[in-house]
Amino acid sequence: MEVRDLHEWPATVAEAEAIQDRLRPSLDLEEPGPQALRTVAGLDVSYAGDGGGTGARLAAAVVVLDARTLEVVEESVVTGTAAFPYVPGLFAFRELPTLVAALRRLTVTPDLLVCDGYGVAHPRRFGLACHLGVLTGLPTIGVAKTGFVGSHETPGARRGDAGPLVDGGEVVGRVLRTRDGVKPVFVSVGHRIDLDTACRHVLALAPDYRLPETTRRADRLSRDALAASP
DNA sequence: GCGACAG
DNA sequence: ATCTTGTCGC
Repeated sequence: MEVRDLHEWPATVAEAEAIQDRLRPSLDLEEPGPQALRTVAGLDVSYAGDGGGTGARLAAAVVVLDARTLEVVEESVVTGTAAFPYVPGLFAFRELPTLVAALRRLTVTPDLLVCDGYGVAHPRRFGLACHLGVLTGLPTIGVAKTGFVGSHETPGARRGDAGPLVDGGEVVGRVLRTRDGVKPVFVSVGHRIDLDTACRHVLALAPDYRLPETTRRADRLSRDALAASP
């Protein structure tokens, strides 16, 4: 599929923040988004060694599923190196080049991208899911496993129970329980979809486990690719 | 000022 | 993210 060029790459924290600020106006946060999905892609990255700096070896995976059956339609995985040190809020710059390379190898264009991390629930309202949305033009959402920005009440204990994630006085996401009695996930929109629709899709994608099947498949693929590569 | 801090 | 043993539960 087509993905916009990354163009200039930041060398400093200030440059990376400036890029986020410059791209943010391109976000479409008005569309309700796709109500019915034919295909949906999950993205994830695994690392080897060096936990925080630039240059760590990594594998970026994209797995496209049939949204109805959750069966694999296509897989793409690319190995590379971390393109930026880990800095909370700039996490996307670490793995964006390799993720984009994996997306470009796709022969099908998914109806939705499910990213590992956050969308607008971000210090500058431009997390990984937003960045990938602007680069691909596709609807994107972020599903994170732990908190980052914002505060929330503990949602009910049953699957489907949820509550707002609030930051700076605005609702930036939703804390959503995907399994009875299991720690909830943090859902935020990235591009071209609304929060209700995003949460509906997350629940449909996670019938048996805490995380969406898209994320679980991409996680396994990236992990296996990393272990199999020199 | 001191922590906390997506992966 | 990754480093890691045992352990509780279906």
